Amino acid sequence: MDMKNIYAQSLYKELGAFLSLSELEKLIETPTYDTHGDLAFPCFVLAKQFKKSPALIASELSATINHPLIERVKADGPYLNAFFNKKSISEQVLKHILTDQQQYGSTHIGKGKTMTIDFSSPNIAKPFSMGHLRSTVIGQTLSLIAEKCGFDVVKINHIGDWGTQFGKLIVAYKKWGDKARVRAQPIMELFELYVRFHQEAERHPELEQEARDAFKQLEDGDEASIQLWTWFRDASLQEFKRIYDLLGVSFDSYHGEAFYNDKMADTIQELDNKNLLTESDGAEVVELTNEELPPCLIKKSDGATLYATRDITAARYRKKTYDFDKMVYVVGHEQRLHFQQVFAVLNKMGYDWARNMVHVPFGFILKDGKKMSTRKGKVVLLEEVLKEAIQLAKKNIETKNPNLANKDDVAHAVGVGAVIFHDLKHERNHNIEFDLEDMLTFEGSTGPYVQYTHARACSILRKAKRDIDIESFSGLTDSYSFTVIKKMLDFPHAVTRALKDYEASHIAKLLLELARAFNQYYSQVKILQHDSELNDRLALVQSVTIVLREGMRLLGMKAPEEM
RNA sequence: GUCCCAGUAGCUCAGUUGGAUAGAGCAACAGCCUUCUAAGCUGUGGGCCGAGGGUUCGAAUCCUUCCUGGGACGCCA
Repeated sequence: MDMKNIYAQSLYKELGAFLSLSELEKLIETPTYDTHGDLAFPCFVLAKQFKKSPALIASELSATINHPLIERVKADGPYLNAFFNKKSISEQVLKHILTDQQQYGSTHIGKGKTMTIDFSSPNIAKPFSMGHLRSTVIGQTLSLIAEKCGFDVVKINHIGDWGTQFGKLIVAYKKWGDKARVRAQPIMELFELYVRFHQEAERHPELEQEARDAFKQLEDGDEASIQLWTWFRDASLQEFKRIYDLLGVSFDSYHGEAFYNDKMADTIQELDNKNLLTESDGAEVVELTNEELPPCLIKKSDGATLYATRDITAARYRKKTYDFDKMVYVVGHEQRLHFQQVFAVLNKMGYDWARNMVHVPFGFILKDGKKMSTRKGKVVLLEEVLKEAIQLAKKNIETKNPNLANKDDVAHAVGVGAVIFHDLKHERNHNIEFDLEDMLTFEGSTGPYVQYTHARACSILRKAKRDIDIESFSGLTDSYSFTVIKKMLDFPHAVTRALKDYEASHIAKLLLELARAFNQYYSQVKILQHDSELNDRLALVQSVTIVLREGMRLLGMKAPEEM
């Protein structure tokens, strides 16, 4: 039920000669204040054509609108305000949600289409920092949203398991490494070696060249180097798996950069065949002057490949393997230029599917207003933050609800939910200042607040001890319940907007608004009392649990029934 | 230097496609649990929407210049 569309159609009957249906729909807005009704149509644009004041137009139009779902319209200055019929709309919305259940808000936009989503993509031998959290949770939620909209989704973890950094690591390990210590604590130990490399390289710049040589050796298939690389890779993946389990994230493919090692020669050959390669300072590049971009570096002067080479190769492989209709990269916005170049090169190669590739950037998690630097060892470990959040949730349960069953499961859901929601409620392109205290807050606009609201609603349903009769709604008419109804009515729109903008915060914000509306309703209206509207009120409560649960599911959160 | 992103309450942030009186949360203060989970609700205070100029009936929103912060800009990823 699209009320904006319904109102637009009513207006269209009168104004069809002057404005199209979609123009009308664009003009209609949601008023800021309840006293202005549920939808408003500003009449300014018609003033010139009609040669009348907007106020007069609004007033004249007010007599012509007639629709069963619109109780009344009222001209208020230049605006024509529509007031919904609470009774029939609430009846329809509740019936709709209780019928569709978790399918509420699903669409077929992506039916028969495949979307590949490249996200998380941590680097081997580096700890999983807060910085990787964003890519991971954003990618996860976009996957779920795309699935809800009908896409076949392929989740790809493009592990950073290749590149000069491995040269650095191999050099560092050979110089200062200790087998037993790496065995015991692979990532931390390797990370320390990595950090030490950069410290030493400041005094001994020749190390950088050693690292490049070591990587070249690795790329050329040197046995000992490969052995080290395999060891580092396996150990790292094992640790990553722990974090993914904590977050409830899974992937369809773990093909990292190294996977494309034997496929890059073909890409370079293809670029050469199409006369796109030029030599520059001993390196091979693709000039992108027409695209107003700096040249894209394909091959270093020592013959080793680069990041871009692997991404171009990966794109070709994925097109061949998955035949995607959309390829999404959830990667930090500092790599914007890189993706512009990669897409431009693919376009130059004559692949028209290059225009179906999209970089979904996101801002950094800043520490004291600055980007956290992996090289200097300044990172906050995600696993520690998650564990701390879970512990805090547990503590809260012990004081607030000590008799709760399965406390650990709930603590896990709430702690992880707090961290995920804290990230996703922010607009993805903005930088976030890292604030542990803020992240571990469970009150106000937080994940636990939404979860708590859901648990409260579930509790009422348990206590009601009766089934809801979908066939006998009479509709609700009070303004508290109607605010809740309207938020639920907006949910499908929030989902499609989230898909269109690759912006999960649309859903997170709607959930907060719905939760707030429901809590206000809860404090004002006694739900469990036996009167003629009980069935409708329970339907409202049930609907709220459905929408909140489904919304949280889309964000990658759990929705405990008690907490 | 060039390009990209951001600047809204003390702090963290909302504010579809330009619309009526710019909203939440946190923090501060004052209330509300013999009644459905107080991780909640209600109220109070708090704002030249970074600055100037422009477009428009109308600008936090669009254009432009400047200021501030962050990022990217060939052999890292």
